[in-house]
Amino acid sequence: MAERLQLQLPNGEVREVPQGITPLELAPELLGEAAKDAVVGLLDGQWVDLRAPIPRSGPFRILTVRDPEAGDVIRHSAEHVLADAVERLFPGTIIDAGRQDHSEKFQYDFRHPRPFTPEDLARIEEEMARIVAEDLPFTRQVVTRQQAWELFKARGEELKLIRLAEIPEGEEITVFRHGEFVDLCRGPHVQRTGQIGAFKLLETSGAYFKGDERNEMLQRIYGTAFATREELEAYFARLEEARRRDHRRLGRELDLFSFHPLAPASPFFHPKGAIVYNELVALMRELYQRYGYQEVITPQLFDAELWQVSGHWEAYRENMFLTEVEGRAFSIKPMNCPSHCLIYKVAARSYRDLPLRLADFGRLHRFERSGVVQGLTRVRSFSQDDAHIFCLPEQIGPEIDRLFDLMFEVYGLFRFTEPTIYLSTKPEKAIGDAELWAQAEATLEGCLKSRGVSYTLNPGEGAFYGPKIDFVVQDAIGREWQLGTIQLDFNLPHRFALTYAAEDGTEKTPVMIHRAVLGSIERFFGVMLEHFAGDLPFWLAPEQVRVLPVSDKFLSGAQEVARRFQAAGLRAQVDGRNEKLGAKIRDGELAKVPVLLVVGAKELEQGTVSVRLRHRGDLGPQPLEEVLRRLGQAKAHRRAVLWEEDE
RNA sequence: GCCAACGUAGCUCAGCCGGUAGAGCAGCUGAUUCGUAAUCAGCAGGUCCAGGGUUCGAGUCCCUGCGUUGGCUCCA
Repeated sequence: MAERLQLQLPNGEVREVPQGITPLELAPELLGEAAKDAVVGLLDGQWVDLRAPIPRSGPFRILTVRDPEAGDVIRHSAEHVLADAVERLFPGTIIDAGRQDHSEKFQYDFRHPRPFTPEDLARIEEEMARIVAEDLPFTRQVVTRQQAWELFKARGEELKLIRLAEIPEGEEITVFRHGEFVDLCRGPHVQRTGQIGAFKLLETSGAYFKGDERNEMLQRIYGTAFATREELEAYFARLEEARRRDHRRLGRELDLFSFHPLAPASPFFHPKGAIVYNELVALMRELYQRYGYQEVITPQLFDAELWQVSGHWEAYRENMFLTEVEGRAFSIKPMNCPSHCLIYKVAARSYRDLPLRLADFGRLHRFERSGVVQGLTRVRSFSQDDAHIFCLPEQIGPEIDRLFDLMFEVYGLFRFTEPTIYLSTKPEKAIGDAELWAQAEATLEGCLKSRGVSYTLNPGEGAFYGPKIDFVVQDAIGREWQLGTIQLDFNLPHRFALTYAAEDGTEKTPVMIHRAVLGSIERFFGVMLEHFAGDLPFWLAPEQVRVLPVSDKFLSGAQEVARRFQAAGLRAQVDGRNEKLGAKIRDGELAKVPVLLVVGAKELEQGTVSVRLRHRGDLGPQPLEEVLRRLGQAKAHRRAVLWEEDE
């Protein structure tokens, strides 16, 4: 065992240091004056608490309050300060634990006789500010299980004793203190509370102990913290940007959809929203033509027996709307797959018929608990760009490959980032033969590899009936959304006793692939609206062109212009209101109409229209025929850019 | 479902300690005929979420329900 460690520093230098040295001891040497700002050590991408011995050789650096990555540690330490403040203000409160992911927020759960009020939060914040001003040093101590037990027993921290008991045998147990406060914690923590430069408590909520609703409910407090006030303000600016893009707000402002209390969590798409919705469906139908899908239309209501056969009755009943007529139990469909199995069974299938790709935009209803519904992203009534592919086992590979083409084509069209791909494999509770699973996982992995796409493995996260590939994209402000999914299913074909006549004349069971590209159209609508901040691409815009007469005198001329665009298949309206041009421009911009056409004496005389593009402004008068041609092309090809200069 | 906050005109919001409801925008009417992000004036618009209670009196206080929003998807 080497006596000394080799640390590669960011400047390339390799520093030899004695075993057992801590980042804090090394800081003056590495950072000089800035040592007082040190927050945490980083050894080969892993945190090393300032007060903990550096465990081994490797690339090493010390983060200071000026490194944005140090924010996680600052928030984690602010979490302890929060718990300290609560204990100071409300003696007898039992503390539970904080949050694991500190990339954005911190939180702490408490056993407290009543919920915290907004007034409590204000007081706690003041107390936290005092603790930060006291600039108390954090200390780290390795303790034995027995010492930890006695410590928290003496402090009456019952929940901590439960947490302690759950720490696996053999793991190092540490406690962190600042001032009078002590917490069972892995760390890492900042040097002193004063390094928490700016913080804010955000909200309170109830939270079940260990996230399990059979446990007692604790009181949770959320907050966030940064090294500087500027970073805290930037955080609130990001929240504000997300609010500005909120699809619920845009949906109301742009008159796209609404909700009504008498149909909770079920959207009403208004005329403009229905245009957008139908354009999304039209896109998929067009692609289905090219990718060899056949669309089907299936019932809404089924005898419960169908769901018994499919297994939904057993596994999914709490999410289904049930009803009864003539003493017979029925359910509104939550998924399309069983219908498609029934269609499969209508005829004797041969291997020559496969792959059979059945697409269905059928409306689905799923009961979502009242507390979990949210705008368009979590609804009870929706439809999907759903399809099921029935194929031979050896067709899985080529089918997946085609699906990748389809997914990438669609996401590219909406200008999302390249998707991140997750491969989820066999979970513990799985059905079907182990050999088929292995084969399916190998096939999926083979497809990913042969396409050269990188992916992340999610071991054990597959569906109970088969492994799956998920597609996650980032939107314009960096938020991640899971859209597409490809799921292999060896279960349902068996349950429905689906067969085909194989080449050798024997009867075999086909494989089923469940897949969606947009996922729920409703959810995609919401995600896309936020991604574009309401500025829909030309081909999707409910109103593509608005013609603005300079005054009433040119109204009939403007109507004639609009008719030309309508005849070319474009969605064009005239703003015929008795308003000044400036007001019509403003309203057109606020309605996010991509193309505004100004028509006055000059234009009518010359056969031109003055083109004003959203986010580009006035292009001046352009020949009417030219504008018709360019916009017609832009729509037909679903172009992102409407007006290339060099055309 | 559970915890908390919220629910006032189509929208955004004000309404103090309980004393009988207000603004801006939108709408309607009229005047103005206008050249690239708001013309002026007038009018109309309310089951203050619903139901119950306290009170001489409730938008305001209490209870119940509904809806919306944020959480409850842990892991010292």
